Amino acid sequence: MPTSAPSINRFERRRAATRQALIHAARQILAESGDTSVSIQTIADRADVGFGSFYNHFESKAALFDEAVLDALDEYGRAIDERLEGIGDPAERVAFGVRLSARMAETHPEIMRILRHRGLGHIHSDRGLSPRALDDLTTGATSGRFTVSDPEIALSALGGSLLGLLDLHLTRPTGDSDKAAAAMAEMILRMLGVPAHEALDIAHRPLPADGSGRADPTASPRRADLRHPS
Amino acid sequence: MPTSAPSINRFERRRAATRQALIHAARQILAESGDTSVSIQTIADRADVGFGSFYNHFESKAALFDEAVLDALDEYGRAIDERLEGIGDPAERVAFGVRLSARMAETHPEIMRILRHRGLGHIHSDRGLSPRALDDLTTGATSGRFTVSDPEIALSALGGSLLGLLDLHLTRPTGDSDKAAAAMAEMILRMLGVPAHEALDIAHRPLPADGSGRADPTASPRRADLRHPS
DNA sequence: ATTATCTATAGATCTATAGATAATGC
DNA sequence: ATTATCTATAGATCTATAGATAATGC
Repeated sequence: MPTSAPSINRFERRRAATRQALIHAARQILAESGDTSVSIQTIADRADVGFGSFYNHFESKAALFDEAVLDALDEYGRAIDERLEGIGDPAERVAFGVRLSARMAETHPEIMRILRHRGLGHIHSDRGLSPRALDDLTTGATSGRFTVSDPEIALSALGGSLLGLLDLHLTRPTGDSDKAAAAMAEMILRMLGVPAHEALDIAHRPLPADGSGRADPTASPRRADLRHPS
Repeated sequence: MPTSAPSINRFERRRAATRQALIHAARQILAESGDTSVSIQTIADRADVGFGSFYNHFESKAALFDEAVLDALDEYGRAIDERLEGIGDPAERVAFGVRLSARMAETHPEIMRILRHRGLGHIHSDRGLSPRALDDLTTGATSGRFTVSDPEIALSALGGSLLGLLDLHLTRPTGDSDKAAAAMAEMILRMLGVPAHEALDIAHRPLPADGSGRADPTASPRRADLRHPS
């Protein structure tokens, strides 16, 4: 699973694999307990990597965990991009983004549990859902679709609300999570100035299907342009 | 500054003082870096308390930091209670609560910086703003002031939005924070189903003054009943 | 007499590095 | 020849406790 450019030679691939193994172990730990006080030895064992190798890749434990969060955010962003491809209406994009994120608590539990522990510091990040949502909020504010004075403030509310919903869902084994997500999406649309009846409608539209026959979202852009409404 | 019942005798008072010194030091650390990997020795030094005394009061570092967060939440809750005393309209209470919380980033920086690091796990807590907000949301939903299907979900959005605003304010030295808080309050009211024009009005009403000539909020309840609207 | 505090320390980690080993590039 | 990995370990913490000291209760 190459994150960016495939490595030139076997050396670099092996190096990248070690690095990824460490990040993967860190992600597991972040998702499970969120307790970053585990020893580097424990992390290396979990990654099935020699202890000393750690320092070939990261300066400190904190640096690894920070990288691991970014790694999860990037995967999150790619997953959302894939699903929202070809959807133009900012209101629909925001509502789907919220509901798809709630779904990901089941389909991508590791990512969402990491956000539960570490998400608060990344609401205004340039990784993950935030930059995409900020785009939609800005577009919507400009076009008049949304009534929003400052997209950054709207992003604070959107991102925070989503984390709150996630916390609710992950800590209390409560009722129907799809229903809860739709209710949240509806509230967020109203917050953004979408008329109440329309917010209700949009928040209950069928979610877009997983758009890919294949699993690599970076390799196949523009696939869904056919579905573009205009 | 006794948190609950004043201690019976000097022994208990001294014991309570040591405990409070440790909590106070932990609160400082949580507010400054949020890095809980500091040694117990460092914490004890900061509290000006003998190292061994730590174990008279807490089982572990994590237990102390958890207590410190609760301590800050309680102070937060008391501060908000004091300011909202006598205000009956749930919409007004919610809007004021949001704006007052934003103000507290200046007036009570320690509390709000702690929330910035640790708030996400306490959106549905029974300490701090959350239980008060949940009351208002439930009252408003029942009376028809709000259009909200599930108060817990509304609380997720309210609490999360507030943390998002706090993060925005504390990490980016951005523009007018009162203005931002009013914009956030307005959005939240719309989210709760308050008509847009009314949300705008309520979110810009003058904040209630600090109601106390004296500083002990626990000792003087019901002071502001005079201002009760009805 | 009782209880909390403090100082000192044993034992258990934990980090960072040095040096040996293994794999690949050229 | 080069580079990353691994093993082993020195030195630096760090935690938890034992025992001495100080303060208060009765």
